Amino acid sequence: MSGYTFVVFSKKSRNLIIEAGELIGWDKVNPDILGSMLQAVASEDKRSHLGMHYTSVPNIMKVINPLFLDDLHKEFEKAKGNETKLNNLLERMRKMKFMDPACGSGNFLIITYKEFRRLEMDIFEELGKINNSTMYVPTIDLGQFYGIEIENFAVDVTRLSLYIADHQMNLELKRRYGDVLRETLPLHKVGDIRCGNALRLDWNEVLPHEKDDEVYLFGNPPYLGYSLQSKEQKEDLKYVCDSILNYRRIDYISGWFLKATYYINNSEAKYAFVTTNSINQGEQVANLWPNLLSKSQIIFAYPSFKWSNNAKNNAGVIVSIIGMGSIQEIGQKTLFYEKMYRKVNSISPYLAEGDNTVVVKKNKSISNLPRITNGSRPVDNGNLILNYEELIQLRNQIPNVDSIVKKMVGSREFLHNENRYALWMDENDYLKFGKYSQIKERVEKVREFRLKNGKSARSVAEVPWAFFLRKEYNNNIDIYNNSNSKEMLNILVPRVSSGTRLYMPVGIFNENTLISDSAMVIYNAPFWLVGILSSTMHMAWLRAIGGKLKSDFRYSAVLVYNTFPVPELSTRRKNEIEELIGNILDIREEEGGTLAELYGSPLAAKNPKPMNPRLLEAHKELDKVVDRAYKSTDFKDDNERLALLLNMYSEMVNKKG
DNA sequence: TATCCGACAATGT
DNA sequence: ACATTGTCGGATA
Repeated sequence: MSGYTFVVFSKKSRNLIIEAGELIGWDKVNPDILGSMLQAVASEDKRSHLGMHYTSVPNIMKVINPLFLDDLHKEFEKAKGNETKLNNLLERMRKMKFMDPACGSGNFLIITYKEFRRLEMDIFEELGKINNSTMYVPTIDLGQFYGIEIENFAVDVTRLSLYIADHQMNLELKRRYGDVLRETLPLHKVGDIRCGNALRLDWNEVLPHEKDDEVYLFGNPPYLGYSLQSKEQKEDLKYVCDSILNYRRIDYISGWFLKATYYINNSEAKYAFVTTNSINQGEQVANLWPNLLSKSQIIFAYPSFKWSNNAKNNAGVIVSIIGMGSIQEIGQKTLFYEKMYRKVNSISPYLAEGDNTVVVKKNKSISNLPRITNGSRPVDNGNLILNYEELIQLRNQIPNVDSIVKKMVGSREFLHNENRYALWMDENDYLKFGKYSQIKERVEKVREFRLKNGKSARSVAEVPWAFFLRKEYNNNIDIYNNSNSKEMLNILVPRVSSGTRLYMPVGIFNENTLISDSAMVIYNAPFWLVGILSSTMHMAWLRAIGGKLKSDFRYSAVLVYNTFPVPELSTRRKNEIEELIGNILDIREEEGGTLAELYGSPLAAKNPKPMNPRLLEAHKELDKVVDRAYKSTDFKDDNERLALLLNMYSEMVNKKG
């Protein structure tokens, strides 16, 4: 292993690479392994981890198969037995060009090169059957392969790996055809593997192309959420986005999508990337996709799946694969899933069947639902929060401490029946209770913590006895269109909850409970709204439109709740819904256990736990009634629900202007 | 190590 | 003033 490392770090010139190759034996080196080994070396080198995630071969195939390989294989099948067609196909392949604008150590380029050489050999074999010749000289050339990479030495690795791949294919050719082979040496020219910042370089200068050229871009560019981007990276995005608003709130990979779309605009070129799935969820969709879809369109996609490769430290990230082509292209598009695929007329930016509709944040519900708000947020480094034991202790030490303590419920407490409490004081309370050292110490720690923090936390450092953000029942009493409702209550919606559930548990609570910012609250709401929020209709919307935390649900007021279309509900239907959601709440109590237990994890990849069957039945009953409010016949699946909701959304938003 | 929520900084309106 | 998101982060089974 150290021998390989030596090769890369110390032999850069062409002659030395050849020497090294002969030394270690070209045919013994697997470029995939070489690549992944060098990745490991790279991550030990602390200069940069960005763009250095090694893409597994199956994932590379998911990119290049639909992008161009499937089509070539199909052409080949059609050309079999026809010399002219076979030669035409070869001619076409020789003209194709490829660029990975974040090539790392060149995995995509290597795999593509090998696939090309193999297909070329298959074509030779077919031609041999027709004209009995065995004199075929391969013409697929390393010069057709281009790349951009920011790490100096990764560029060297890419070049070296391409040479090795070339040599391996020459040996494979020899095995198949005996004497006929192409010599590896002297080395053939590799296309431009450029060292530089892909978001700053002009891609047309690296790989110039004409309108009708068959050029394909692919790769796995780096992902980085906006809050983790460096100043330079933000500047990169600003440079690429130009006049586009909100460049500050998109993932770093968006820069590659934008540049690639500009590159293929008005040409036959296409591109496909492995990407973080967060660019197709939540607020990023509205920030990024209208700009892409005005100049290009999605031609295929693999919606969210878990990233994996054979490296030790698998990145914990959910990815998608998206293929893009020119806006003029007609014909069906393909949505790939784990074990099947679906042909559709168009793919929406949420990576489901649908048009280009993008859901934009709204400050008020488009369906006139009562206002939803985040819970209260401490920013206290845990110092204002008490567990049960700490509360008991304080009760023993401080008289009347309960007057400054509230029961606090967030997502975890709600889903797992846990108990937590918070110190909830105003200035007068602190004047009274600050004389107790137990309280004073906690409050001082809050002050210190906030002072060390960023601007917004510092601004409340001098009121350390209070939560950073206080939300109270009294502040939220509004008059809404709830005159038909029998009952008014407060609804709790967990802000983060497992994506392995069929339904996101929603609950009700009394006004003395403090809701923490890990949950959301609708104060003073009609009971039927609990039913609407618990329905599969709403889940379909949440799944598609909401942001995610890894693969879990992340509820958002402005993006999910305020944009959710609800049709006019008759009093009779509201009553029906209230009866059925009442039934669900009863069953939860009767069956016992926590909500996490009751709802299980039926969609988990490993060890799925079933949902309580009685509860599931009750939810299905509710779904029937809610579904009817939207459509008079049954829905085939969630895709159909989403399509209807998006249509409704567009109509409602347009009508409001 | 797969699962499942938590909390804070940066950023926007 | 207040909401949103993370090649996030930590706890737990």
